[in-house]
Amino acid sequence: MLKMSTLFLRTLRDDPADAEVTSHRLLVRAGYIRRIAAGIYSWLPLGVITLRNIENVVRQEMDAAGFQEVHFPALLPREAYETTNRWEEYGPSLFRLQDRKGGDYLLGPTHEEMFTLMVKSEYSSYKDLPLSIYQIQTKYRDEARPRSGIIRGREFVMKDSYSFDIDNAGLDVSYQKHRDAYISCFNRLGLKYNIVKAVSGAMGGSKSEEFLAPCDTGEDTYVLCPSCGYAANVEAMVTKVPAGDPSGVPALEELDTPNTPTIDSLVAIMNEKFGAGHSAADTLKNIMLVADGKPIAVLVPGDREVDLKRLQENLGGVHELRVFEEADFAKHPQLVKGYIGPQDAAKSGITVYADPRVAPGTSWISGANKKDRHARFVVNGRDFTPDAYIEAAEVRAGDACPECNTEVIIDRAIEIGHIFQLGQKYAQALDLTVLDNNGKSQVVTMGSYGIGVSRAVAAIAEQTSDAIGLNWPVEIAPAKVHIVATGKEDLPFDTALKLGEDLEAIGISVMLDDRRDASAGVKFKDAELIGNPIIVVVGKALADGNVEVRVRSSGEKQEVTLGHAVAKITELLK
RNA sequence: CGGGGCGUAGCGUAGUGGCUAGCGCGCCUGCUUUGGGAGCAGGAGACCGGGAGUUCGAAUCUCCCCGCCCCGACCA
Repeated sequence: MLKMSTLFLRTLRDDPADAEVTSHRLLVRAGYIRRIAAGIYSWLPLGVITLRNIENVVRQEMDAAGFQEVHFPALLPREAYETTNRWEEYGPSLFRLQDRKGGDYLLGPTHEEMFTLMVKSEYSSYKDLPLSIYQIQTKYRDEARPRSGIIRGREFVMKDSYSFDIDNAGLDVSYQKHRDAYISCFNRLGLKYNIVKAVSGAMGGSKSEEFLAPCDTGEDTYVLCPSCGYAANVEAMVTKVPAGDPSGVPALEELDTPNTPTIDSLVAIMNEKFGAGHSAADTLKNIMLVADGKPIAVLVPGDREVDLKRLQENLGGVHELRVFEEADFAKHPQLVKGYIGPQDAAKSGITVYADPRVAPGTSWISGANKKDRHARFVVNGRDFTPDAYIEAAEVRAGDACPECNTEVIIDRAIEIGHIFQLGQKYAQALDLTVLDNNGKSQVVTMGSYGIGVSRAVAAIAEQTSDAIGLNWPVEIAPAKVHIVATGKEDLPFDTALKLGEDLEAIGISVMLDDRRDASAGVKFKDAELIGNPIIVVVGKALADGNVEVRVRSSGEKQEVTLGHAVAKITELLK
């Protein structure tokens, strides 16, 4: 039983000045966490209990799915990360350190290598597969900008699992098992979430989905179709635009368009010279970028910006992507800034990517590759041909759902889980093979599955808290029942203690506010701030043989006789 | 790394060249109080982020450094 008279806890009356988002503010105020450095937090007793409760839900669901728990060191030698080149590739986000002999070490940001090498050293036959193993581990990433308290820290707790299969059919099964386990897990945690299509990003691999918990402070943006339920991270959103019919479009015509280096100025002069009705959506924006040192051109409709993050994810394997600077234009004199068109791209040898919105057969107003000149009736497939199509344009609310054409909505969320099919990337790099039933060596295929455990504390706090404090779901609250004893006599305190013991005897965890020197008001405020699901007040009503039972989430309160309190509480907790 | 804001007691803050750095919360002692962050009285607690400078005099002005928060870049 957590007794507040001795609990290591100090709640704060004021919001801490360095906390902005709700979860951070309340977790600090209610005494769950304290900041130690940017993105690094200490967990106080209430925080530790809450974190452990979440860990245990995750652990139980993983175990129930037949996955096995292991535990790797957080402190790792450089060698493992060299084999996959990540000592270099991971860049400044990797916490690096040296031992006394000058040997290089790192604090693990993720453990693909460790899992892969571990399986390699133990297993060598297809008969050992499938296998899924997981750990709950503290991870370290030197984030460029830690933010939002516990949501994006530099030290955080993550559950990561990996599946090992002999072939893709097996991987599909393992993936599905994880997906199912995640669903039961997040349901038990009381989180609202969407399962969203994702791009697998820097980790490589194919199929990938994210579990996103919608909330305003989330840093992920995703689209959701209100009609068919299609959901995708904006980076993975697919655009389906039908091909145009160019049959009636006149031949390409070059135009005098003095002083029109921007879309706005171009549209203005078009309306002036060729009649009203032109809009930015009729123009073709030709954005020059440098992808890992190579110049590329990206075509998007003039009324849309290029979403660099989306573009980079879809380019795949590109580490550095930036827009052209003056120096880049200087190296390519044929590119007239403000008047670039794709018509001559074939000659220049620059790869041209088109957003799907620039569909085959569509006709555009584009730059003419000469200063103060544009061209109209520029038809894709007739006057230029993109080298490839790629999702690059920004996604907007109201864009068409690729499945059913309904207008999608856009929302923000916290990423609490990510599952994806890694394929053979790591197995190949680290030479993880097993013998198949023909005695032939086969590269194992892997899946990777993460849950942000410490982040889930924040996500749940974000979704469930209200104006007066935290408000935990039953499974993860530090205690299921918060008993407040009021008054100055011994009776309410003795009664409260007895009630607490009765509850704990049947497995219901209890926090007891047995502070003699705190006023009733202080105790009520603290109980509400701390956020346990049931609050029982043992005080005034005792004169009638009653206690007051309150439900934190609804604010609903009722008096029950002392004799019925345990039954009532048990019922409310169901 | 770019832009913005900030750094004064455990927490929240006032103080923009002048006297002993002020207030609220919290903490300690005593008395009163005890169902919505109680009252009175007394008290402890601050190298004013660090360093250098300007000045008779610096929390306050200047420069450098460190740290924190927000937006962006970045982010399995």
